[in-house]
Amino acid sequence: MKLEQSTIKDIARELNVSSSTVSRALKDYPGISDETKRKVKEMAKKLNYRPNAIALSLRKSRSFTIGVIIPEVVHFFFSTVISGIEEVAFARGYNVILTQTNEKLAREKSSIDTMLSNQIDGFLVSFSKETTDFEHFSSLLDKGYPIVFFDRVPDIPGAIHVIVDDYSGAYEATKHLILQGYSRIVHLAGPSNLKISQERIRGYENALRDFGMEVNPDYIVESRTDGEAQKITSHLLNTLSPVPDAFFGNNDMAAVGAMMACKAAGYRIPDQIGIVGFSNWQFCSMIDPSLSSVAQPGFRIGAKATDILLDLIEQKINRNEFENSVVLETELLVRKSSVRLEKN
Amino acid sequence: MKLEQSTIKDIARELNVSSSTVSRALKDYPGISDETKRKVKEMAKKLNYRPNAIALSLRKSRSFTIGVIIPEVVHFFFSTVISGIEEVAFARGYNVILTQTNEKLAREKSSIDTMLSNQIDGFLVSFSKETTDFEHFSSLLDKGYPIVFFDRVPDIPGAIHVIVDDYSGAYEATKHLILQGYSRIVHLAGPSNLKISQERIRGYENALRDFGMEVNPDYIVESRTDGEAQKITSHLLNTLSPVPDAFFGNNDMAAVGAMMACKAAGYRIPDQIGIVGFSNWQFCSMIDPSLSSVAQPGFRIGAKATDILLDLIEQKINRNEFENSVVLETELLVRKSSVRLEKN
DNA sequence: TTGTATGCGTTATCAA
DNA sequence: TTGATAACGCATACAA
Repeated sequence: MKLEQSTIKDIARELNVSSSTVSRALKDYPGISDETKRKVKEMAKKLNYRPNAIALSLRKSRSFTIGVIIPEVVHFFFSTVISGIEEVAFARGYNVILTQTNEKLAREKSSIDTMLSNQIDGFLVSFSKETTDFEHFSSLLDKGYPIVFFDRVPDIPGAIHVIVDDYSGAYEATKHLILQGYSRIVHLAGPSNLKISQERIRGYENALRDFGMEVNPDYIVESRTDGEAQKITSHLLNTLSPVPDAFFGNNDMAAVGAMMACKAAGYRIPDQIGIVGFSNWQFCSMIDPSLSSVAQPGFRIGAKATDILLDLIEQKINRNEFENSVVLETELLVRKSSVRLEKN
Repeated sequence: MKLEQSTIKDIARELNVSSSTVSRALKDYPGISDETKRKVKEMAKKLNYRPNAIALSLRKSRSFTIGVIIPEVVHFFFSTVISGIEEVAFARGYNVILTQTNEKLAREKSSIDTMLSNQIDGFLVSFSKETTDFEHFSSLLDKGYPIVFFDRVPDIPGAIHVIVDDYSGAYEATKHLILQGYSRIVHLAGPSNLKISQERIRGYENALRDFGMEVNPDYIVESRTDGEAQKITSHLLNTLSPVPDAFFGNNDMAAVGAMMACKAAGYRIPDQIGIVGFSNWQFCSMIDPSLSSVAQPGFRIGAKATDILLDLIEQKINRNEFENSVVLETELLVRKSSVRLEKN
């Protein structure tokens, strides 16, 4: 089962010219007669010639491939980011190699290894929850590899980030709840080693303070996995006194978990308890009551990060003279889960 | 910004041996002294040597990369399939190049082109909604390219498929609705050029017949886009007489659309109208009432398809002697949207 | 046990 | 206007 792709040599042999002539004719080099160009192109078509990208890569020491490292494809947010990445990469003539870490550091490292072996031209990275040490990234940066981080970004000097404004997203969400008259607002927080979690907590806290409310540490609870939020919420409803009257989730799964727990405990939403999520997953408008959420522009994050990466690769911009953080705005989408008819 | 990767030559120069010796030592060839092996490996580590996969590809005419062509990453089902693909490919030492067609035929073809240029070892394909002619695939098959189709599969002789049992999935869903006492069951069908849609329609129809009910063509309505189902359902509720008392969606988005339309029209679910979806998206258990759905094993589909493809590539199996269809079972997950308390 | 030469497909350099 | 040659990094047939 030899998959015979025809090569420049085949064309050359058919036409009794040298392979360099063929190569030049195919690329419309000056100094090749029109007659030859015509013949070569005709034969190329006839033989169904396709340039061998592998050979080209070897020759040019460039693979025209970028590597994407993300935690999990099945997260709606990441899949929209991938769409953005794919779109731009495709348009600019690059391939995308994808690996997911499943939130494992070991996997993250080995992915980098295989990608390096494959001579990829640059990395697009959102690191795993397990990653707390960034040595494997900073050493790459030191060697000059182009890397753009998105969403989950490390604290390395000189690293380029594309992120959303988590702080203001959380601030707006919390402010909205306050303005709706909720006053005992719980924040179901994300893993504290992620900067995005920290920023969301900060936005939550500052909104409270700006409206003259106290930050109660008992009201900030870390909810690591998807299923956990529900249990945590049930527990809080039973133990906290006074009972919380709002939940702001670090992500939509957490918010939905809280919503289910509240419903199960007999609370009416949004009358008695208000809920806001983060990410604006597809299902937000499909649940009952529909879930208010902070929309993150996943597609745009992917597209922007890729544009920057390719600019770096093609040396259209230089890492040192580049502003190292691009911040995209979030948008609070207010739905039913957080809009009170009668306020307290 | 030269990214100096060290090569076999570098190791050879350092140690004053030939590069072939280094090559052999690194792969533990017999006939190389242990002493040399030791030295070479030591130096390789010291120079942080990493084999150049591109050079290897050129040499072996094998890229150890497979190409995946899917409609859209953001569909939950496809993203679980990707996970399965990724998992197996990674474990067996292959890279995954991904492109989405966004349901466009032109994109599908150009993706194939770039992948061929990149000398990928095989294809994993679920084709676009626009694809009705399969010439671009069958010509590849004729040339001996390994291809495994999944989910959306073409009717080409000899093509290998990994699919779920759409027929029995739809049959079970419909049967379930019937047994719950629903009798005017609408099927929100998928694009009729897709075999999966046809199979689901067939399952729906046969279940009706097996229970002595008539198939009413007005009750089978094609719902192409996600938003459409809601409008269609509203329309049907207003125009069909007698009014339908159940909706079986070709996918979960359609089912949710139907659910929202029913609620908006004042119907109680599941009392008055029962609803079942297809795919078991994450949100099924999060909406209210929770949505019964036919679960498709996306991860297993991806994993299985990849295993077969790699077996083909590595010639562990031969296309001709291979059963050309692997069918994975679906599972009906009964939730609240279709379980009547009092039956008619 | 090790080295030399060749080729995978392409293009840049130099020569004609 | 075209051709010969070398090189990208690696593996292997053949020679020593």
